[in-house]
Amino acid sequence: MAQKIKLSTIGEALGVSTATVSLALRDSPLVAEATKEKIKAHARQMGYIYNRRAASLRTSKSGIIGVVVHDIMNPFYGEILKSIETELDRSRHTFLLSNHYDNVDKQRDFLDTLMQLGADGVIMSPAIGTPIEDIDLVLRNGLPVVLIARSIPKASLPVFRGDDSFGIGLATRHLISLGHKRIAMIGGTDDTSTGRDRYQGYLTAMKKAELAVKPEWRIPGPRTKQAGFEATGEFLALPDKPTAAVCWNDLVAIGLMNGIARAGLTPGTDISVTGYDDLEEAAIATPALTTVWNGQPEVGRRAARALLDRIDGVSDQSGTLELIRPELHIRQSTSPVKERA
Amino acid sequence: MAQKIKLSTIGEALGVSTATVSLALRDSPLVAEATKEKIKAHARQMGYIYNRRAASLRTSKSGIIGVVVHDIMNPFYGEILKSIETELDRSRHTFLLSNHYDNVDKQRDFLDTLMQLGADGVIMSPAIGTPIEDIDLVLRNGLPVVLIARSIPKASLPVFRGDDSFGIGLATRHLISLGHKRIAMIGGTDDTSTGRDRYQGYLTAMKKAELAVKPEWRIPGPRTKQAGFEATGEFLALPDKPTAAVCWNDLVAIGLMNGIARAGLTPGTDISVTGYDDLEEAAIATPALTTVWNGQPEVGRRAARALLDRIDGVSDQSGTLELIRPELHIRQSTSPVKERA
DNA sequence: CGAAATTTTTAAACAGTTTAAAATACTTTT
DNA sequence: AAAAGTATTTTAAACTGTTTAAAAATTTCG
Repeated sequence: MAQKIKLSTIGEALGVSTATVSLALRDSPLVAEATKEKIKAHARQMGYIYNRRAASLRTSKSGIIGVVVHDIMNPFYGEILKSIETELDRSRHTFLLSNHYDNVDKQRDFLDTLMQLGADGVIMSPAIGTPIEDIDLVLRNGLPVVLIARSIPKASLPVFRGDDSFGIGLATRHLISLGHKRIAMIGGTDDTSTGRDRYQGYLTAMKKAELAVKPEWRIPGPRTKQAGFEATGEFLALPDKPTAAVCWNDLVAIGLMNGIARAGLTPGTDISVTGYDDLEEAAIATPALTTVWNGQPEVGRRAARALLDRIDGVSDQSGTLELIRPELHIRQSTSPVKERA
Repeated sequence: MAQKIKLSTIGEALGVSTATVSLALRDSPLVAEATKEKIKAHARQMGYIYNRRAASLRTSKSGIIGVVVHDIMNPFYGEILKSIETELDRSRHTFLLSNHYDNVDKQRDFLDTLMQLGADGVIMSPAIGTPIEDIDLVLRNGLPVVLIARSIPKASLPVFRGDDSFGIGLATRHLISLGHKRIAMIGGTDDTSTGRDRYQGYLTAMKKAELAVKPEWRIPGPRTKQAGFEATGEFLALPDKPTAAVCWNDLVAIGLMNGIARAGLTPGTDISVTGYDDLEEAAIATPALTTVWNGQPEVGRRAARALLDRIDGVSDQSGTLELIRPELHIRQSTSPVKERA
């Protein structure tokens, strides 16, 4: 490259001070219209590129927002990310993305990088077991933090997520209303608030309907298609074989349906399956998946807005929990129970 | 937050100059061992955070690497991204990610942001129709660029991608060897090099086997499950109904298989289907998908390494094309043709 | 002409890194 | 034991590009 064009390069070329150039390029009313025009034209023509690091050294605003999730390849987070992206684009912020894969150290490294870069704020779905000190350090360095999808115990932060126990209740009651009495719950673990909430929601719905629940009916596990697929064996071998399965999420449900089909049964007819999240994929699965919409676009949009408000000092750092209300979307993976009761 | 800890804060507390502190924290041999220890301990204890923007202003190295792809929610890119992430983590670089959704303006905005932030380099799968000037501007600003998955006509840049026409040939010949004579090609468009290469590869394989190809057998379209699903109607209504379909990628293939199943036919038995990429998902689809492994981890790893080499000045900016050799993975979605010929 | 308003410039941050030079310590040599 | 020479440690000043408050210069207007 040729030599770098900076404010002073332009200033010298035009015989004005760098301050004037800086002001002009940012459209300050302090500079005469004619001067502005001349400066802007010259800057464009010389191929000037604004140096954000120099500016942010002075202003301590970097325009960078960090986003940390478990895994961007998980479409649930992908859909949230998409709405965050839309919202941040609008306000000309750039986002730095990282997966933590539920590794607290990796997450801490990334938070550290954000602080070093002088990020303006963080949106995160915290790794399982995130110590409160890690978050406190970030807050003490002046970065507002908002959480999505998961809460951190004892932390007083804004959280945006779906109402899990209500949502899983919708799915469970739907199966009950179709006459199912033996319903399993596949996937998820108890080490996140979401995990506990969903299991509780399922238990509550079963109890309300006065249905017995066997502990073996819960097959915990990761939240992936692979895991759902692999759980099939255990599920089909269950004593008092359940006629339906409430799955942790759509991925697990789709994996389970694939497994069921592979075993020669027909998912949706022989065994009813519900998902959770309502990913775009749910509608085109075979059979189309009955699932609970978990408000991904809402979560992303509102979390981004909340963070921007906090960055602008419009709002404070208090710990509000905003639960998005899930909706049941009934499709073909659930049907009335087959067996003669 | 309390007041910011900077090098001079530490220096004052210990009665040494900031230069010494800077040197000590970077483990320079110019500082006595004992002094180093004392300084490091103090820095840790005071909660010092390295200010990368201040440093990079002087050193013009930011540690940021930009990555631009079509859509991170597409698992094909997701898998590449994962291996890029692994490779960059190793060298303590942070990556800034962006989707361009094949929108040249959005891509240009992002490249502009990267230059403003003083990024060290860019890995990109360029948007369709990327003008060469957009890339030249980046190069002139001193950022090395390497491409993945797609080439840019006339640009002399390093490119890492699979050998498309060879790969699609593997799939097509496999179907031919199973006795299929009427083979359709679903998905993809002619506006990318990949699109053209794959279609050509299919045509070449058919021609070599002396099989006729009807132009209607090609159903172009987006590269998503949704698109594959929606193409089913047109595919099943084709004159001289093909007995097999070579799909643009796994997503299209899975969508098509879902569509076929929805229409009451059995994919893999009634109609053979091949995918492309060999996503993790391909193995657990129903039926398990015969597909062409496209070397995602290799592409990501080598692109990242090449970029880092260029950043370090080890290697130059010349335009090498590195084709990763695809492999055919045979599973249950393909079987011998059913009809009596 | 002088006051007020408008426009431009100056100079000091911002928080680090770099490097030549100064200061100090340690060996040798006589 | 002092002087000279060498090696180690530390310092001071320059440098990165932009912003901004305050000062200075210029123009406008009554």
